[in-house]
Amino acid sequence: MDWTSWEPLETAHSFNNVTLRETLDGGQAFRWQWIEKEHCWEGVFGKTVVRLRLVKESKLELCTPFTLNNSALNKISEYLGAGIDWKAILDELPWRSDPILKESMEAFVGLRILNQPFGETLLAFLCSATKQIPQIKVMCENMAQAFGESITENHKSLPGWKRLSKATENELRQLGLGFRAKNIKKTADIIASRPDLLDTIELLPYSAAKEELMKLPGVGEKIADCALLFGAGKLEAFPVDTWILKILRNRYGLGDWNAKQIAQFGRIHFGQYAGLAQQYLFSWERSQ
DNA sequence: AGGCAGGTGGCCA
DNA sequence: TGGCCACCTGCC
Repeated sequence: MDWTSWEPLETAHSFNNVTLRETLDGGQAFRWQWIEKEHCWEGVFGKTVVRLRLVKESKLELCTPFTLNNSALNKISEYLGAGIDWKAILDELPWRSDPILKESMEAFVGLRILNQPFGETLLAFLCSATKQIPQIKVMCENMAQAFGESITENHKSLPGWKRLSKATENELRQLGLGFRAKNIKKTADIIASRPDLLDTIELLPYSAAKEELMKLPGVGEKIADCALLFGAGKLEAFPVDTWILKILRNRYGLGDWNAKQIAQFGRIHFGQYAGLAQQYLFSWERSQ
């Protein structure tokens, strides 16, 4: 397969090797793999296939299997949040008064939140219940292989909800989805019957969007927040998973707080960009 | 071998 | 509301 030559991709602030990996393959997205031979990351989102690498420590470069036109470049830039002023947003986080947050931000300089296609972000996180990242990646790959559309000779997209609604629960179970198959099937049926539903939800303000998402079977607070944070650019979403529970209980002295209380603390303490703070803490906690 | 894993929904007090 | 448990499956 032919790829274009490597081209620079300008972004407002820089990744390093650790934070590029952490951003692409640290639990926000599940379709990136390290290509050792080429020393780059290869990923699929929507109908886009792209390779990324860092040169001279922090310069980001990309190439694609097709002609790299402006449309493709725009999609990749948007996916990576290249136009967002992350420096200004980071400055709004309460790191001045929060040494734990400050330490995690210093440990992961360049970490950012992806802006993935909304529908497939929801799908990936419907797979995430009580699963580790490598297993979620397997489920996504299985769904792409079984029901996705071919993009290149060796790349397939994740299936759309319409296609998923045509699959049976049993077919989905055979992809290793387990009890998640029932939720995915039921959610697919709802979305397929209301083709504008996800587009509408994505445009709503955070709270209303979350409320609507949680009406879908299998979507609780955590999965709704992940879909909105990683797939709709809603940086105030503060997903509380076992890792966040652990770090806030152990390091913020909230030992006897439950998930709901922790979520409320997070929104108040970290503010309008709580989701970004969450990602730093999440990466930091997982590295310990 | 048994328990646990980026949760959710249902049931019970 | 708040706590407990089943739910698929694979891996340590």
